[in-house]
Amino acid sequence: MTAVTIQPRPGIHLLADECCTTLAREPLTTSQAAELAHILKALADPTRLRLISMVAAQEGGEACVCDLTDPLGLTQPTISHHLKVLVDAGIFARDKRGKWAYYALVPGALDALSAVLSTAA
Amino acid sequence: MTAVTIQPRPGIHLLADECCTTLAREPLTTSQAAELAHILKALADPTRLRLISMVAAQEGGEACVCDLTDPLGLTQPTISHHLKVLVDAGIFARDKRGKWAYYALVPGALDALSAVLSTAA
DNA sequence: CTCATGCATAGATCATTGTCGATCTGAATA
DNA sequence: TATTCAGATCGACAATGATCTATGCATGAG
Repeated sequence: MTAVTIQPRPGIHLLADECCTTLAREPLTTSQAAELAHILKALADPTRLRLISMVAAQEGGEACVCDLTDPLGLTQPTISHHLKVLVDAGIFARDKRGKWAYYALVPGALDALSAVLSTAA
Repeated sequence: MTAVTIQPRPGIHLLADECCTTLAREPLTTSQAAELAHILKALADPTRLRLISMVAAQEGGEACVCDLTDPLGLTQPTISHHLKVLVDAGIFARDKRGKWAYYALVPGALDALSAVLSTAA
């Protein structure tokens, strides 16, 4: 690890620091590749993809853990684990209100990733 | 496994079968999530991301294994393994000419993925 | 034909990760 | 305060995966 900057959330870091990097334009540096891989790893799981699509399709664009556990047929700790991975990657935001924790897409996060993958100029 | 269609390459399958599916629009089915996760898993590795960017940035958009081994500091079998993962995911195409095997991006593969991730209508 | 070269495959090893049951924390309610 | 409920964290376990060494399989050169 060399000369680390302040670094807010990991996902935001990608969006800020490498917003203009496209995968198919120039060779990625080691750290660029590591950051991108971190975000993609968070997406590269069937359960987490379904979580994202379910939350995004929800009224108001947010859902609590209890809404997500039953439809996926997994235990509550497992769902909580996946949600944490998505939050750590900067894809989901967590908002605790009362007894419930609501998760929602971070605006622009998926679109930023989409732009990185695009080969269009 | 139910009623399997002809199914060419896995990556192409995603592009054809689910080209109009966007992650953030409606809940993904189990099999849609599994297919998308398969492609994303192939991308979610620093070495493979660098391979993609290196091949794409190469003159002619293709490179042989020998061009890719040294810059990444990994052994030849490891590079071959990563390239195979990318081919199986429909991201890379392999073209063997003489003693060399040339790898290149499948046209449209990354852009299709980019479209799936985009939240734009 | 024989040998060298470029690459793929096989098998082994070690780290990562998806999942669970059990437990802890914090908020609302009685 | 005691209880209940939503959710997070912990520890364990099995499965996956990234990497290596060793080997196999073609292709081209001599």
